[in-house]
Amino acid sequence: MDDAQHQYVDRVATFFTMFGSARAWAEILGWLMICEPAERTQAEIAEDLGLSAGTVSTQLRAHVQLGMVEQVRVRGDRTQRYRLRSGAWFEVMSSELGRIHAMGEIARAAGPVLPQVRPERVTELADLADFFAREWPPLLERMQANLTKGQS
Amino acid sequence: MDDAQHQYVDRVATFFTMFGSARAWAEILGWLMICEPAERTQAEIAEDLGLSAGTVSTQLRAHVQLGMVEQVRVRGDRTQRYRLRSGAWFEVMSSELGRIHAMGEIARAAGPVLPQVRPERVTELADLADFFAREWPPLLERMQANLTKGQS
DNA sequence: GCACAATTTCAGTATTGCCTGAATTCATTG
DNA sequence: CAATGAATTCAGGCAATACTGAAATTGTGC
Repeated sequence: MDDAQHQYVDRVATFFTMFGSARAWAEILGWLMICEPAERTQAEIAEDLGLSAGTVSTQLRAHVQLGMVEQVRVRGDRTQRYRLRSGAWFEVMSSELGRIHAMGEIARAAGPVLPQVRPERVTELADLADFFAREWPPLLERMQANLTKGQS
Repeated sequence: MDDAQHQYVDRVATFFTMFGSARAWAEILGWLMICEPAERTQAEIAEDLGLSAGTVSTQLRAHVQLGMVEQVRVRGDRTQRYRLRSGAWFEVMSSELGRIHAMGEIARAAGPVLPQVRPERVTELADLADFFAREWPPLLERMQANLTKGQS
């Protein structure tokens, strides 16, 4: 891991940390974006980034559960390898749909306490959630079409 | 503030807390969505939610800076009043564009360390950011058209 | 089934960041 | 300009969480 790589990992980590993610989580993400080879063991990641084995285990699991990272099994080698999933970023955008629905739920749950004055404080949120619930799936389709076209 | 209102504030607070926001920040947001009248002073919010004056001051400023809440000056009254901005939720979606550009920057900044193998780990992010940078503005326009239509 | 290495778990420690409460500053009215 | 009340600031306490390091567990290959 040379200076430029270290710098880049730091930049990515700083960026994602701004949104509340753990430092180690973000560093692992940044490193998996640029490391070579793309597949790495937990021990290597720990060594490369100067993190403890425990931290790598925990944060790597978080990445796997989010669908950003996948495990690669190599025959004849007992070590598990991890790498950034192809389509990882797309996955993140797809999962946004769940949060959109949750927003709609929140807005609808306000029924019993809907204010007399300026009820749009709540209804605007409901409209927004409905709008995105409608628009998001076709947007994802266009996005996928756009990406597959670009990689040719 | 009756039981049902308290319950709703708690629900909203729990939801936004999941994304890393401070509890007080989220409670204030939930309360401003349903309180009557819609305009409230810092002292009232502190009293209603059982928060200290300092906390309300700090978190309310955060809301104002994000564009979610606006200050209302009432003539002949020295107390400032605060309320949820009309179009507050729309504002949040608009500001997303800034984060999209930041993502693109991150992807482009990888130039010097672009991996030989599986470079799509980085380029997919760049494509994604470019796609959303293109799609977001028209989406916002459709969204605004949709909302104004609904409120008639 | 055994041995070995990788991974996970977990108790303890460090750190971060929220919240409070009191002192200070600011703004408005008389 | 003085008085009054609201808003802000900030040091300190506290709770939540990230990280470490070592022990326990798991899973391969021989």
